[in-house]
Amino acid sequence: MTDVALDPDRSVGTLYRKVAADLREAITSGSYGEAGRLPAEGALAERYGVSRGTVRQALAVLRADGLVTSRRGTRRVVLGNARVQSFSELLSFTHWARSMGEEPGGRLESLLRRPADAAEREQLRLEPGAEVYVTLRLRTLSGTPVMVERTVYPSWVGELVAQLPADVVSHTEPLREHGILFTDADHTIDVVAANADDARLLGCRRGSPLLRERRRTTDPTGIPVEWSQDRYLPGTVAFSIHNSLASSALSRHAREGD
Amino acid sequence: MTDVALDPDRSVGTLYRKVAADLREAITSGSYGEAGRLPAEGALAERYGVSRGTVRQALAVLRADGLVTSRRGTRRVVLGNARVQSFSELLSFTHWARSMGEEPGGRLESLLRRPADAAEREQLRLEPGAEVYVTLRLRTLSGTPVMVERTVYPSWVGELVAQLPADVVSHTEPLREHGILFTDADHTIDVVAANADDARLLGCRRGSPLLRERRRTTDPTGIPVEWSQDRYLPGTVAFSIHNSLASSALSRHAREGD
DNA sequence: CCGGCCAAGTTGGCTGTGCAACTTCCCTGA
DNA sequence: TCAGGGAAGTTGCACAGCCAACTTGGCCGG
Repeated sequence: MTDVALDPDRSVGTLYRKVAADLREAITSGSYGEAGRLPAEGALAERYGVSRGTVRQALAVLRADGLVTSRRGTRRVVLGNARVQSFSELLSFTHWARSMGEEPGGRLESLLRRPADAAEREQLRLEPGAEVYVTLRLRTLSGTPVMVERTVYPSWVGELVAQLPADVVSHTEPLREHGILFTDADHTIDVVAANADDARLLGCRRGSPLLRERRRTTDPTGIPVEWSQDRYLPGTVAFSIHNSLASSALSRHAREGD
Repeated sequence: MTDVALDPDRSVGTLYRKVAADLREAITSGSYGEAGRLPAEGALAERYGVSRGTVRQALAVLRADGLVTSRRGTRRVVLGNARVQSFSELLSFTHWARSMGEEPGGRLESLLRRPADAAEREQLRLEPGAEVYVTLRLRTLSGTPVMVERTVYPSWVGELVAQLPADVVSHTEPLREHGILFTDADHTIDVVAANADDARLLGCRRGSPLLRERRRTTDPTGIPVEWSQDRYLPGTVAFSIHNSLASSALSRHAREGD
């Protein structure tokens, strides 16, 4: 059930990804110990029969994932060895659930088409007067409700979504068949109180806290393809991030107006 | 008040950071437009008088921050231009607050020394019988309570923390003077209900929802220096992340036991 | 026994080169 | 008018080499 197309490491071809995948495997299986030192770049280059630059590219992947340190003058050190392998799962609830061995489900509660409001035009970069498709879906893990998903699609995507059967589990996978790819996303995570719909669908009290993830996703060309707001029941999921002074993609910011 | 030592871009010396900083400035100021195309790598190399490899290194920084796309065959495209500049602020509440123009405050509620329990030994990688320092601090923005911070330090760090005055605003800055650096961190974000202490300090009801960030921080060598649990009042902060199929450091995972 | 200096080892940074894969756009031909 | 082919442009990937900055550990001297 692993989806090669969504796994950066194991995808076809390039040398540095193969090296990265092999090193990741070795690290997570404990070959280098809890806080052990990795071989030098030169040694790895010789072992794999590649240039030092290629090894460095592979190690940059592992460093970005928080698996190893990286500082001038000393060998790399294992930071953590108990880590999930693929980190691109944030782009698809379905893919994430399956990679955990859970059975994802989705039930379409409503779907409508209407003119985009100002905020939606801003997020999806649409012209005034453009229309959007708005969906409300209840998502489940192995049958139990976990999350309410409100998604706004630009019309050229929404037209395809509207044709999907109401009980389809994944939206991104059939869209991929039509050449619509979800590759980049900005996420904002905070807490919000459940409204009447949330409470009814998730089976919680109105006003009870939910973990909210707002997400704007773009395709490889940078064109926005969805703007979504997911509300999770507390205790079902947590978000995990690694950051380092040497480059990261996370920030904490004060709440602006919604 | 900008802290050069914590700003990856503007820090001294290297060419690719200067190029990255310059390009970031140009992008966020709108020089390339909303979804505009960047110049080709070769053109940038010539403009800055550096090699193409150096330009690529600079662009990798911007790509990791979610500022531009990056795909084979076509020029890079601006993804978003309304972004805060430094993304390494997650390592220090004080530094983050100041970069927003807010006045951070901190009041030590309690500090004690005791043997580490099993979970703490696991997180801080301590031997059985090792002792830890535990602090409880109320943190404020411009005077208003925002967050309760519970931090566990290994003794070699805690001994220094214990000597700081109770009203010191930043812990990481004086520790840096002693050569203890906070460079890498793993964060986990979820929702939790306020307990009696939280409610008293933050002025909210017991059981009301708080945004929780658990964080394990290591120094450049990979040695854990703190394990902290921060609880934010809703509506005060949100966490923001960018991820891409081309490498990221974020994952969503099911809750395990605490 | 301790402190400091020095050499070896290691990663960071930068350059230059070459080719493959891919996108875009124009032009041609039906 | 539209589909297709092809050329030009651009990024991804890999190789090789060089030096600087930094860490570590051992040796030497006090």
